[in-house]
Amino acid sequence: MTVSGVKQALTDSEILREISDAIIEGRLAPGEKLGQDELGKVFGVSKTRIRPILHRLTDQKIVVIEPMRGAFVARPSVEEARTVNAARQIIEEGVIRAATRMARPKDLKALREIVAQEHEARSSHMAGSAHRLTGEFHCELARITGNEVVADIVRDLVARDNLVVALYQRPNAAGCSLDGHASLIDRIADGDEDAAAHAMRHHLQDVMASLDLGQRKPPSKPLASAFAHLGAGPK
Amino acid sequence: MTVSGVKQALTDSEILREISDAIIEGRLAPGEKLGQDELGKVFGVSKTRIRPILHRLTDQKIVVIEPMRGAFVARPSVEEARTVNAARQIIEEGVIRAATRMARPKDLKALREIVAQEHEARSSHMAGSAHRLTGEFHCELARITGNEVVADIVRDLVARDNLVVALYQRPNAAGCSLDGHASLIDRIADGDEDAAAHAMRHHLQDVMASLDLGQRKPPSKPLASAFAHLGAGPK
DNA sequence: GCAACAAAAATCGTATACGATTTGAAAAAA
DNA sequence: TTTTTTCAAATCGTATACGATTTTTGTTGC
Repeated sequence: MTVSGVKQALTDSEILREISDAIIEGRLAPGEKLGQDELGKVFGVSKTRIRPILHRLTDQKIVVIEPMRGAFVARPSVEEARTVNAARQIIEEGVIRAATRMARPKDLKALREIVAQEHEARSSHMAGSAHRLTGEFHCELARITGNEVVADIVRDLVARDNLVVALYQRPNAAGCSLDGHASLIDRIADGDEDAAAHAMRHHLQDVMASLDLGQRKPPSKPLASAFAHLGAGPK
Repeated sequence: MTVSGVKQALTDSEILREISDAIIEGRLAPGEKLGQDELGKVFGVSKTRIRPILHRLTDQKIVVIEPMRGAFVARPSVEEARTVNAARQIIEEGVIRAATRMARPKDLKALREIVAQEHEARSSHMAGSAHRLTGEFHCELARITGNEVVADIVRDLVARDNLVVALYQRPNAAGCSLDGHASLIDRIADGDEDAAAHAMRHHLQDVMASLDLGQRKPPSKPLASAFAHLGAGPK
């Protein structure tokens, strides 16, 4: 019963995605340190391959590198939070308009399925899942356009916004955006492009308003348990 | 009179931008080989620092890496060309709507200035400049939103589209999109958001239609002269 | 007991080194 | 002459090594 686990040579992109997913899903908290040697051991490679990957994540703005100090999961400032949200209002207006024009019954079904899962996650008090699913809804919306480039852009924006939410959400986070998503689906089903666009803008504004931008949570400490599912033994 | 030139330690991001600009401005043609050692010599660093930068450009889709063969300036397929153009229609619809809502007189002036420069470049038969300015118009439009995230996204899309144009433009490239930009400005000046959005979609469709997707130009050969302005002497 | 300083440990950033793979050319066969 | 085969040169991908900087620890003084 040797450790085995990942061992069979992950590609750079796979490692990138692994770290990226860990951040998006909240298994790596904002501010957490991403040591090169440490990550290298986790994935069974040398830090020579980790470094470039960290820089790539820096381009996606979900990791920051402080010279001679190392890489950390990004902790977006209030200003950045506002900018990203504003960007989403601009970009996703185009997305929901296109989606409204192209949506087919099975697309609406997929969206409603996600909302249902969101409800389930909320009622089960699984904050992590609810978090992830909220973003997934917007990604699925982008997928309706059938355009991979658009889907990737939305995914990046959602990832950054997830960090914002992780940092600034109010302790007693009420189910803020649930009805928001449901009514978005209704507008799309109506085929009313203008109404859908309007609803999207307000939905994103609502999400922003539900945050407490006054104080961001302090950086936390531990790493490593975030990759438990990989089965890589430490040391 | 030693070589001097760049010598004073460029940062990774500066090198990245240098290569990126060279590609966008057409000094590096699609398909051109980007050797690691070669680029390292150009910038006076080891290939250890070049490699990650090439991977970052890969994420931007303006460079492709073929395993064990090296990095090349991307040569987007017809399918990718269509996808990027469709993405621009979706994204830039949101952008021009936001820009129309926010545009101030000085913004319109900046846009008209770019169109004027485009005319000048065309009449001077400076194809390269005209090319760059066409993209610059859309970037300036994005800048009107005052949102850096949006501006970066549009810049990336424009960069990819520039490669598409470089590959598929017709030999006798007529001034296709000149009036397109002028009428976009008029719609913005009117404050008619829907008309502006409609004009943008058709403008991008026109650009696409002006291409000859039947045959893409073959890969060309030489490198190195693209970075002459840096003053780095080759060996 | 706490603050300040000094030394040691850990970590980062880059260059160099080396095995693996591909490319190109030279030589041999048809 | 053309094709195939073989071998050398060039290039890529990764690990290791080493100087530079930061962080931590341990000690001293107050």
